[in-house]
Amino acid sequence: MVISARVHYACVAMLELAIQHDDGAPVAIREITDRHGIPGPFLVQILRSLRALGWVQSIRGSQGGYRLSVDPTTITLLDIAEAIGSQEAGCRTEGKGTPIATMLQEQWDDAADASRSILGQATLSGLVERTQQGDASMFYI
Amino acid sequence: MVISARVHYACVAMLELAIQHDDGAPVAIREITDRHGIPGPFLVQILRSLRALGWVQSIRGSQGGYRLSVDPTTITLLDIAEAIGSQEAGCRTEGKGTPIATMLQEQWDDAADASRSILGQATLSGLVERTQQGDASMFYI
DNA sequence: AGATACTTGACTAAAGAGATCATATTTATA
DNA sequence: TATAAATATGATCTCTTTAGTCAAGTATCT
Repeated sequence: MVISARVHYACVAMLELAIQHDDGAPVAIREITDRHGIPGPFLVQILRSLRALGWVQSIRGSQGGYRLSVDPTTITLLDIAEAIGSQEAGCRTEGKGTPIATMLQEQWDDAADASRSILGQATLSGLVERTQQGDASMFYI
Repeated sequence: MVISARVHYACVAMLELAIQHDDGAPVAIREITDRHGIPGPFLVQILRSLRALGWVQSIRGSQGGYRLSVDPTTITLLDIAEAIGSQEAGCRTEGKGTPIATMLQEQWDDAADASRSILGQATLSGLVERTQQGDASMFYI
């Protein structure tokens, strides 16, 4: 479960789109890159991947941008990390199937599963709710 | 928590030394590389790091080899992974401290902590016991 | 003396991460 | 119908890390 910049940016983008999911207007790349300091052309690449997954929809031309095309309650950070991140989440042992290697592999798998379990519970909609509550609480301090 | 080949090999080596910890005789590199198919010079590199940490002791000359120089009940896979693996376990966000980025970072940290928690419970002695029980059970089938 | 085994430092090849660029193409709107 | 605002696409590039290699040296047992 390696969280690369690519994965992180993909999650940021999905969350931004989830926040504005109810608005009809699409969100321009510029809006996201400006807000988060993400290199523009890099985010373009990432959004292409997200579109290929069918998770976002692009609208070309003036006033164009991106829109979430899935239900934000069904997508988790785990989904994004596994789809965008490098394949092979675990560690390839490959050597020989010695008892030690086998048992170690189980430990690596257990550790990876523990991470996955956390990220698999974090839905886009859940996180959006959290950020908005977090924002609101700032006014009460 | 990236488990590279380097970390995996380091754990294999530490476990091999832990198994033969009670014997007086040191373990030769060849013994470990032959058993696990690890590239010899690579394991040498790794053992150097382990020695620098004070976890193993080397005996030069004929009949030489390596010996564990710490109590195997006190070292966990987490210790090895963090010492041998690349520094910076988590994900550096760096961008801007937007609410979304901050909250995402918390999720990455939570996920990493979950992994660390698993690996932090796996002591060398505990794992040695497990492998030996695993081996023993093969005779009962 | 000779075989065995560790020591040390430098070096290399391949892969992945993180972009960056130039050149289309599409569409709203003035 | 221009034109500006956006996305589309494919190629390319640099840097770092990972994994592994090599050569020459030193210590110790028998």
